[in-house]
Amino acid sequence: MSTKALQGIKGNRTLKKITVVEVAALAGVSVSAVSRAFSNGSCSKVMREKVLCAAKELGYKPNRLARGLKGKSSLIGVLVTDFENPLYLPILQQFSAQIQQQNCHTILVNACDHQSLSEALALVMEYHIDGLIVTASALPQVLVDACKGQNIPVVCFATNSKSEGASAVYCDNFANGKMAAQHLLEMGYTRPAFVSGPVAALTSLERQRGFINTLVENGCQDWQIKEGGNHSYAAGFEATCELLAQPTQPDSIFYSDDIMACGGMDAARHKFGLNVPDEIGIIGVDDIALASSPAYQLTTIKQPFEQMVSACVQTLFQQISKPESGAEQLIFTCQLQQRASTQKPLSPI
Amino acid sequence: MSTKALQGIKGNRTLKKITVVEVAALAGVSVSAVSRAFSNGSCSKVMREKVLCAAKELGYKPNRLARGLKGKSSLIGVLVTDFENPLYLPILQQFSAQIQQQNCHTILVNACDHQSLSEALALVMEYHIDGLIVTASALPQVLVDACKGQNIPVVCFATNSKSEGASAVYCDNFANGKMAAQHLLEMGYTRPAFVSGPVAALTSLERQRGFINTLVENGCQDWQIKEGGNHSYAAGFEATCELLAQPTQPDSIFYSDDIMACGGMDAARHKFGLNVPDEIGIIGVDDIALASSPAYQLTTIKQPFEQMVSACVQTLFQQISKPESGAEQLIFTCQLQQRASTQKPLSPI
DNA sequence: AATATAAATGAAAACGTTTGCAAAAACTAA
DNA sequence: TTAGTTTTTGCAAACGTTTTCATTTATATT
Repeated sequence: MSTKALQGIKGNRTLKKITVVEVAALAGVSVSAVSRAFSNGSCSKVMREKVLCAAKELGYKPNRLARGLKGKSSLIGVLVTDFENPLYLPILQQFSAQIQQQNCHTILVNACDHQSLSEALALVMEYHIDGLIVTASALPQVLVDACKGQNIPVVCFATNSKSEGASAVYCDNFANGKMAAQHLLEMGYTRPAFVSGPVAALTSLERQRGFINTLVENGCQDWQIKEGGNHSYAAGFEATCELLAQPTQPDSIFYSDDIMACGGMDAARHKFGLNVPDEIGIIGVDDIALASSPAYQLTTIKQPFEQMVSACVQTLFQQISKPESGAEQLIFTCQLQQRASTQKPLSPI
Repeated sequence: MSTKALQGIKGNRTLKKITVVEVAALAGVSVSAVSRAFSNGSCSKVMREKVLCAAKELGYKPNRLARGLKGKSSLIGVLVTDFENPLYLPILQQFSAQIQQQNCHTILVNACDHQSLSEALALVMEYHIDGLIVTASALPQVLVDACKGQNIPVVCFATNSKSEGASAVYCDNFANGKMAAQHLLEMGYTRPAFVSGPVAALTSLERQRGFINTLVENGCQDWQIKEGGNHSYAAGFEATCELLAQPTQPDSIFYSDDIMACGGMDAARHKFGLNVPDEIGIIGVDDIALASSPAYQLTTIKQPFEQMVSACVQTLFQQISKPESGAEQLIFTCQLQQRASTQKPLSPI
């Protein structure tokens, strides 16, 4: 390896920046040729070889900022509003991994704080991102329109909100609620409760609708609903304390997600001394890592997150490469993952 | 609000892009004036007023890509290698929030997979990031040098590795190991074990060194060490099973971090039917959310992550604005957070 | 009031790419 | 071999900022 290349790597402070023109000079070709050799461009075999060789020699790396000025920025915004739920760590991992696999990078947008969604979005759009993924929340129509205006495709992840013009990848949460209700009834529970997530969360509302509908359909009248606040351990714990402190204690609880269910199970066990599943059945949604741990053994409705993330990224890049292709709705179905937290004995205590 | 502004927001497809020149035209000033009004530039009160007004009218937002071509990109790389530990979700949240507070954005770099650190770093450097934060792993010296060569300041987060030229924010992990040993001995445990993290993790090694040193100093000879593999629930569970299956069962275990300790506690309780803390004491490091839940009640050594993240971001931006200021080592001290998992009764069973 | 200094402004040259256009070179088909 | 076609190549103009430098305008000093 030449001295120059080493300088390129070692980064001599006084070194002139290596750009297309340096590469072009060394290779004895034009700058456009260098550009074409590095991007999609059509050029001869031998030309590409010459350019790549010179580039390697000099340690040249294209400047994505400059590239983004004309074409695509290779930046994908991933907007997250909910950092409470541990679930989002593996999801972020998968998103970033798959985005990198497409030779792009992830701008992580934190919209959980004071900054409203709209502010956060406006700021990240200053980078001229190629696409946007929105997790854990719905995107108001006006913001979807703003993205459309800049030709930025949007995919909502795991949200039931159907924004006009935005793609979405999510589960049939009505069916999930239904599944939870059927399972609890089958297990012999008779006084189920639902603990919701944030009131604004459509996913939670759909689950609630499916759950209650199915209970009513099956003649069960002894149900109740508790607003959980947000999708967090603490919220689940708190809501459960309030539920169980009432005279009309439920004999089973369906939580809008696993992390709440874990909080709820801890409340039932450790604050009220209840036996799970004999005295109270617990069921969640998601199948987070903790759900399968011996401490919880939580029955849950497993969302196929790996596939959902893949579908999300795939749809996004599809729309980036073919802007004329319309928004898609991809709906996944979930499966019941039965564990010990709902194994009620047939003869009630 | 004018029609033009509405178009800007609604994003009429045929709309000409709004740039400095459009703003300059409307305000009746030069493009340089617009630039100065928007960035640091010196300009008169009335000028700034005129420009900002015109910009608002047109819905102008500066293009950060173009800006980055000359000056700073406003992009900060946050490199993560360990997505297994739930701890990193709140940490990512804090990093992204604080970076956004500095009017910059986070490029999340996933380096946990096939992609080596070096590949991942090379790729993200194509965006000409203003600075780099490395979490959950040490950065090899050659990569630090590469960053230095591009004048990109680097701060390592929560790693004991002392790279020449990179700043670092971490805890005194030797002291942490010492603290854990002292606590276990004080609680009357006599046969402690240490479950390590990845063999390459200096944090883990330091904790081990402090732990074993202190045991030896205090005359305890009956200790053992188990390699845990990586910092995950499953690794903690597995390592504990192997430890407890031996004839020489420890009576207490110090885990290199909380998520392993949780896995270990579940193994001890549910696979070996041991009572915590009577038959086995458990202590971790970090104080993750789960540690304080009733299910675990884990004694742990709490790392002041909020302050550490703040210090990290502050140091980074300090070096970005003053490149001549040298690398800093900020070492934090931790505190023991005692909970039920180490409350051994004075009279042993 | 005239000069010296400071502040505000504009013109134009970067920054590092991509891309339309036209010229050149390489093939194909007669 | 010649004309027609396709592929490859280079020139130069974007892309949207910032920044240097020179010029103008305002402020302070005698």
